[in-house]
Amino acid sequence: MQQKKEASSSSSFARDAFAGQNTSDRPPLVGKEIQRLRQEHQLTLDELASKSGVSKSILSQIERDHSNPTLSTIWRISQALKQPLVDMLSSGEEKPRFEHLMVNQTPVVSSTDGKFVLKILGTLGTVSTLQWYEFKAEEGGILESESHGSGSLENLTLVSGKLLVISGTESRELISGETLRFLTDSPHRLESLGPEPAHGFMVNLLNSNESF
Amino acid sequence: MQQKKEASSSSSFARDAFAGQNTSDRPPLVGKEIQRLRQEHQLTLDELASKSGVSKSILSQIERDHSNPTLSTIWRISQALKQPLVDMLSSGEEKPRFEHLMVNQTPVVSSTDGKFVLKILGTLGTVSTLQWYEFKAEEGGILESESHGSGSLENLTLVSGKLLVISGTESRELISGETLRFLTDSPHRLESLGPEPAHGFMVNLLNSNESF
DNA sequence: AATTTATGTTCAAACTAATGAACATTAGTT
DNA sequence: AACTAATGTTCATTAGTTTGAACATAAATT
Repeated sequence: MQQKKEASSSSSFARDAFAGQNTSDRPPLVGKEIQRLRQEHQLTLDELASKSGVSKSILSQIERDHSNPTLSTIWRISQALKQPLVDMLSSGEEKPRFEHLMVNQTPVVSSTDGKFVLKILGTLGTVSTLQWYEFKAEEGGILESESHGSGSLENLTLVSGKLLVISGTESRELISGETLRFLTDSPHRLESLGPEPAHGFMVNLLNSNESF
Repeated sequence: MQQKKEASSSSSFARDAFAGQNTSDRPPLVGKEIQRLRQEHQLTLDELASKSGVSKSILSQIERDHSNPTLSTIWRISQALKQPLVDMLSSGEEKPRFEHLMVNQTPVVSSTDGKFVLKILGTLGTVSTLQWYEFKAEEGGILESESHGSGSLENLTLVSGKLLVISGTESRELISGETLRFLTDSPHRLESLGPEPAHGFMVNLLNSNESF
């Protein structure tokens, strides 16, 4: 009659603890990933235990997914393996390799007169620290923006056309192929000078605390 | 004499449990982030408790960082808040902070046959956490890339032409106006299918720990 | 003001993750 | 084969997370 305690604990973990209401989706099983990393580093359980400060017995159980580790435990393991914690966790989850946005799914913002069209291509960061756009503006098209907050930076690249950029009291004229970076901690304005439509690409960093 | 148990448990957690050997770096404190998300969703502790299946008492303690949650607990919370688990954890960690902006005069990289041209519009971060490009490729032009490291993300927007994207074992075909995001933690390849030249923008996030 | 309602905190108990020691198992040596 | 060393698993105990109920607090209603 061996492994009485662990056996019951194990099954109760695997079934009950995880079968809350997410029967289809489950918390990531980090066991195999941790074991892979440990072996990749050529460490024994004893060595990883002393490196991480986590006892080898629980390491053994975690690797076999017989335990439901604590945040601080996973953290200490990830530190010892020099692996970002998030990587270790996300490896268990199956992540979609591709996200394909069709033409009509790309969100579009346009000026009231419709002459300046901004296509939001992507956003990054929980509080939107980074955004990038494609823009097209026919002659006279104008985009007015409020301040994006102190330390915010806008990066414009013009593929074709002519563009007037006004930020605060200063202004610049951009021609095809040029790139302009400027602070957007005050209201600013883009205006297509024509005659051919302005077309370009824009990367915005919000509150980047960046200087240039 | 109130909160006898929690007080002792709390202090033992804050001091002992976390002060193993990582005195400088600590496991992410997810409390504030979870609370922020919960309030953003306008949920009470009771509501989040029933949604997530996690008792409100432990939710309360986790939000105040008086408890060291279990992986399955964080998971259930992240599910209820529709927040990718990794995002929730990485928010506690020091965010990829933009530190330095390299001023460059749009250097150009092109494939050996010259059919695929990449214009580097900008780079940001000490270890290049962010780069953005414009690319042009005539029919048959190919760009081969090694892995950019785990957690790296490539964001492609095609302005014109047709582009074949291969990452790992998967592949997608992009047509004009479409956007594709994909992981670049393995070698990947872009190929212009023609007949008209492919033209587009690309934003690369290295080790962004971002999921979508 | 007293009552009710809503929300968050604390309590005592049940449960489980974590620990260190003992045990099992395998591989290598004499 | 027996012995040893190395590695991983299980045991008994401790420490700490989780739970549901009771409590506290504040806001709304009568």
